[in-house]
Amino acid sequence: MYNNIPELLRKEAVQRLFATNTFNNSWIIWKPEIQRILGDNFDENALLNLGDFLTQIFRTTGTSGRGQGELSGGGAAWESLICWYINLCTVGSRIVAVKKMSLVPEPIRDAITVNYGNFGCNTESDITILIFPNLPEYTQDINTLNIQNNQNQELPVLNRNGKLNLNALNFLASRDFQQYEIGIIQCKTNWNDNAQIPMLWDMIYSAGGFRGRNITIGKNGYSIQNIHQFTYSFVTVPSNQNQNYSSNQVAVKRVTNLSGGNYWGQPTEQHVAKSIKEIFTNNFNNGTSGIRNGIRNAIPKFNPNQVLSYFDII
DNA sequence: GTTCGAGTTCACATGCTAGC
DNA sequence: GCTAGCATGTGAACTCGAAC
Repeated sequence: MYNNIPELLRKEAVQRLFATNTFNNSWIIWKPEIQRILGDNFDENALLNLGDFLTQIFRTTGTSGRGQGELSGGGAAWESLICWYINLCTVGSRIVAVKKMSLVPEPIRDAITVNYGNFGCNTESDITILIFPNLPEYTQDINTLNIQNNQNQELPVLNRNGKLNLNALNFLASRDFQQYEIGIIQCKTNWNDNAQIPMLWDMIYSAGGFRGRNITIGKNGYSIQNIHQFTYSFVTVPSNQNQNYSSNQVAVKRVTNLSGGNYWGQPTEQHVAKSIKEIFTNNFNNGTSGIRNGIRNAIPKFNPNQVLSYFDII
């Protein structure tokens, strides 16, 4: 059940989070706090509701004043925590969150590239959500798969290191491109200064570019216009001090109409921001037959030496 | 062809000031 | 009171050449 292509990609994505010093150092503090919030014998609801506490968890690693050391790592740590949480809640589904662009299949990377004249801009994707098609190649055990390219040559699912062969993934993404769904998540720890960034990128993606100004989206024949669904979301802590947000504030208005919505790591506040736990039903519902069922089945596998122990939650 | 290390580039958030 | 914009040092990713 956890030996198919989406699960192999999820494992690689999460393991790469733990490979960075920023996340590893934070995790030493976050893990006991997460375990304290979950309590003993937690269930699927407790795990899903972690989304209401991610701000609280993130702030346990905050320091007073403004240390340059924390400054750089802060944003990366928040992205990593969101990526870890989304993968935790979508385990067993066809939804995978990837922080490293190098793990995103090339056709998907091409599709979300914004071209400014001859310059292929950075796609401004902090986290890329892949919702794989509901096809046997993405749901069956890899040992039962026989993937062949257009020249009838077999493409192994694993490379010689035992990890997911990205060439096979690139081929499948190209072949089934129109059945993929993509979600881009823009993560920012502070809200006020950075709300313009997701607002403007969402405008460009929603407009499909501005051909009169030679601004286009996609390359190599891949475009988000041709995939099944595309969403752009904003997820913030927020880290701004002593700030009471209301629906009339500019920072709130700027992200209100994003195609994927705006979220934060605390309980939903009407007309301001939703809890990150709502993103699954809002944007990624097609990738799962029930988010709670998936988590419930996975809980025993989070134990040490089990197949999902890489989440390091127990 | 592979691995390693040095150098380079980019993205990151807060506290503050200026302007309205 | 609200908003925009700036300066700042560090971590991670990336590039490239040297060594094997």
